[in-house]
Amino acid sequence: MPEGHTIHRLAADHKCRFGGRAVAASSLQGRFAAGAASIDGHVLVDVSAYGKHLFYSFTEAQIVHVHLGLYGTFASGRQPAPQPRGALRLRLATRTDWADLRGATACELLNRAERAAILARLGPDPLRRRADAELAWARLSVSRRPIGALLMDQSVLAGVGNVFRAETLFRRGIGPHRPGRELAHAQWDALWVELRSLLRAGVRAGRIVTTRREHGPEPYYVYRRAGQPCRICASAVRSEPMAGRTLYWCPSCQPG
DNA sequence: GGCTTATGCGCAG
DNA sequence: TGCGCCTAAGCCA
Repeated sequence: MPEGHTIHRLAADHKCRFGGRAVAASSLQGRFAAGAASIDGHVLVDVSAYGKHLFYSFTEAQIVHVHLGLYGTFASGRQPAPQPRGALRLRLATRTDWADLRGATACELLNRAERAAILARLGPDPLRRRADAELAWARLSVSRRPIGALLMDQSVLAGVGNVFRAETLFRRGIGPHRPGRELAHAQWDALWVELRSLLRAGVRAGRIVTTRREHGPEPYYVYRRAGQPCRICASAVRSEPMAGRTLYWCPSCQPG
C-alpha cells in the first residue's frame, strides 16, 4: 500500500527485473487490453518514480503511467508466474520474471508531453536526489491552510501520504492545525529532513517505521492510535478528518 | 461468509 | 465537501 516509499521501491524492483529487456505485456481487463497489446514485446527502456506515480518508458510515445491509488497492488516474482486470474490489469513478463498489477487508479499509455503535464503539477519529491525543498516552502509559507493538509497536497510535496503526515509532524512536535504561513523556515527545513530520512528508511525496509528504538517495537507514534496513550507523554492520541483522511496527533507533544 | 476499513485521487457541485 | 472507484486485509459471527 502506497506512499512514496512503496512507489520508489517498486520502480527499483521493476527496473531490475525488466529494464533493458523485451517485455511481454498482457491484460485480462478490457480497460488496458489495448494498451498492453501496443507495448507487448517492446524493450522497457526505463522505470521511474515521482511521488506516487510510476512511469514505464518503452518509446517516446509509449510510456505506461501507473498510479496505485488506495487499492492498487503490484505482485512480482521469478518464473513460473501464477495462472492469470480475475481483474488482472497488467502483467509484465520475461522468461525469468513477472509482475502483476491489480486495482490501480491509473494504468494508461502516455506520450512525453502528457507525462510532463503530470510532473508539472507535482511538488518536489523528497526521495529524488535533486528535489528542491524551497519549492515546497514557497507554497507552504504563504498558505493559510493547515500544515497537516499541505503535507498531503501533492502539488506542494510529492509522495507524502497519511502515515508520513501524522508521523513526521509528531516527530517534529508540530501541531497539524498550524497554518503553513505560521511555520518558521527552520521548522520547515527540519520537517523536510525528517520526511526525507523516514521515506528513505521506508524504501530500504519496505515498510514504514517511525519510532525510535527506545520507544518500543511498534512502528508508529500516533497513526491509527486514536484514544491510546502517547508513547512519550501518555496523553490520549486524538483523531479527526483533515484533507479527506483521518489525521492523528498528540495534543500535548504537538502544541498549536 | 459478510462487514468495515484503508498508506489516494479526480470529479461534481 | 462528499462520492466513487472496485482490491485486500482484518475483524466478527
